[in-house]
Amino acid sequence: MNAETLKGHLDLLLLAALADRSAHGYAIVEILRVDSGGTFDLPEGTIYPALHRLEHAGLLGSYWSAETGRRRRVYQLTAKGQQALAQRQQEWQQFSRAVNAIVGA
Amino acid sequence: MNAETLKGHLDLLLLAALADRSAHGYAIVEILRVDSGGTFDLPEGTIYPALHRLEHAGLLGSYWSAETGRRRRVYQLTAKGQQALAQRQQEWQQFSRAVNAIVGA
DNA sequence: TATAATACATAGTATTGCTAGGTGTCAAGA
DNA sequence: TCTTGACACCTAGCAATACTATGTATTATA
Repeated sequence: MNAETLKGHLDLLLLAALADRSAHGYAIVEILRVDSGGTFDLPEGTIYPALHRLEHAGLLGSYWSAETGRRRRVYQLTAKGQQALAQRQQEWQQFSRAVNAIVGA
Repeated sequence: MNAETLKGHLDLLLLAALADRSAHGYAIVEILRVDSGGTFDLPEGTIYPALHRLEHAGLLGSYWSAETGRRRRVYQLTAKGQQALAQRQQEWQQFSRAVNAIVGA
């Protein structure tokens, strides 16, 4: 998988991963890897700045969890994040259809 | 359509557009716009550097056409470009399936 | 005759995911 | 006990790429 392929679609993946559950960064990496059948195996240097960016944009909220001694920052969708997810999903559908129209012609 | 969405997928589109015909840059823009139903409306500052890059990489060949008084650089797939197209198509299928697995979960 | 469409080109910009390196906790095995 | 690996977070700097803005020139159209 090329490094540039993901560009512009990572936000969609993160928002979608948090659509029906809250999770911390390391767990999100696991979710994306498993649910994608191993296609997405994101390095931490990708995931953490992206989560910060989304939180800064108001699409995610977070809190520190200290259930175990290990600190975890747990992220969840905000209302704005849910709207953004819906929009990104539509954009993905449109993009995907358009690419298939070119490639599958 | 977000500016970043296309990143990493433009090469696939260009190679696919040239899969069954040769065309010059301006015409490729038209092909992509029409075949995508208007989704892809690429500015010239996107298309020309990309074509140069692909030619430099050996995936495209080109020649100047002067049928009309207007100069046109006509591009066509090389053998290497055809192989690259096949690979990019597979990568797209995999990527697309993986995203749908996350989003449509 | 002026405007728009056709057709090419490139310098500079902004965004973004990745590499590489760092800190610290916890469990398991030597 | 010590070491290794998994877990869990963070950031600075890098590389790649599509876009903006701008320029040149030809042809068709109003």
